[in-house]
Amino acid sequence: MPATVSDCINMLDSETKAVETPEDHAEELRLWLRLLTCTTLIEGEVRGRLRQRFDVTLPRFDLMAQLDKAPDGMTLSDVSKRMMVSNGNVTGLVERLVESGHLDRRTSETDRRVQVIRLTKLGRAEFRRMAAEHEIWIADLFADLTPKDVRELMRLLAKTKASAQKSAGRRRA
Amino acid sequence: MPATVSDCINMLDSETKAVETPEDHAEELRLWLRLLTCTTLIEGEVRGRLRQRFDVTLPRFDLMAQLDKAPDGMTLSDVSKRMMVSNGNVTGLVERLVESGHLDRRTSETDRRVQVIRLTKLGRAEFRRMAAEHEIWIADLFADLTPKDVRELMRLLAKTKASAQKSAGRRRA
DNA sequence: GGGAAACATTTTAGGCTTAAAGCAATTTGG
DNA sequence: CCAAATTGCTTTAAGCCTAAAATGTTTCCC
Repeated sequence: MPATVSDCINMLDSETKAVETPEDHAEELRLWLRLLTCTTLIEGEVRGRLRQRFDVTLPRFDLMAQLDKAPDGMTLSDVSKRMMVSNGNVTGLVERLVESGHLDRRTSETDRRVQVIRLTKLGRAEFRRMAAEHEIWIADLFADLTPKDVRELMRLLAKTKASAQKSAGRRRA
Repeated sequence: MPATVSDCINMLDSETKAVETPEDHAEELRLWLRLLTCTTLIEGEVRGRLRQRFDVTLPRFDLMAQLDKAPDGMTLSDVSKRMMVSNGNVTGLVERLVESGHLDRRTSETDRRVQVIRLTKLGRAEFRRMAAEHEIWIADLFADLTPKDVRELMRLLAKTKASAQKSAGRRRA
């Protein structure tokens, strides 16, 4: 409990500081740009290798990766949440992968709104083949990081994710 | 030049090690997924806020951010390299931003292949207004990180970027 | 039971993005 | 000097992606 009027003023100050005395957020901004650069760089590299080696796009690969972890299949909503993309996006992606024979899609017996998708035999075989190489590419891209670096990055990124989720929640609230 | 057959075999071994004795790259894979999750999360949040508050897309904002740092303008190639996107992408983006009055575009006097683009007065004013809020959003998204966390992340991401660039170079070579 | 709300998915309209091919201007090497 | 390579940009074709509206289905609750 604040003891004096001056204490109260100090508290107010600290809470509204960002508005009244615009702080220096340059460090966070630089961090965000660096994070984005790293991701874009690696993503572009992986995209190119997938295209050259297997003539497959990254979104297709990502979708198959989700399904590979779910032998009993997933609903489109599940996929959409996991991949953090819109529903409509998944609809189109699935459409093309069913067309090419990599996915199997059926309406749920118990809920006719729901579509359940699975990898076909072909889809699973092709994914496994691609995933094996993909894993090596990733290891190579991160090759200069020590195991300690990796652990530390994991920890800090987990903290970053939590912070961002909290902030996103604050906005939606 | 390898001197013996055994040297050759050793070279082969070291080059194909990952295939012959499959190493555990699960940690790197997890790290990559976490990196991607963080970026996607923050990027989506920023995209949504830009749309809601200013009815502007993220790529447009990014392009304007590049130009704001270059009062004398940039060529399309420069922009394309900085933003790490394809040339054709920039062409379309610039087209729309010229159309909306945010960018000024002129052919270089000295090299008629080159297009130089600049922010217009309107473009600069709007960008500055957006950037001020954007900076606060970013600070808020990273709010739970201590200054030490930020420094450490900067360091590790710099190392990651260097590692990835080296790996990308190896492939192109 | 029946209407309202919630849910899963698709559709729509518009924009973003890429790789590859094409065009024009410039630079380079013989 | 001039042909060949390079450079800067645009075009093309295809696919990715989003937000918002639309459709059909199920659940909730009175």
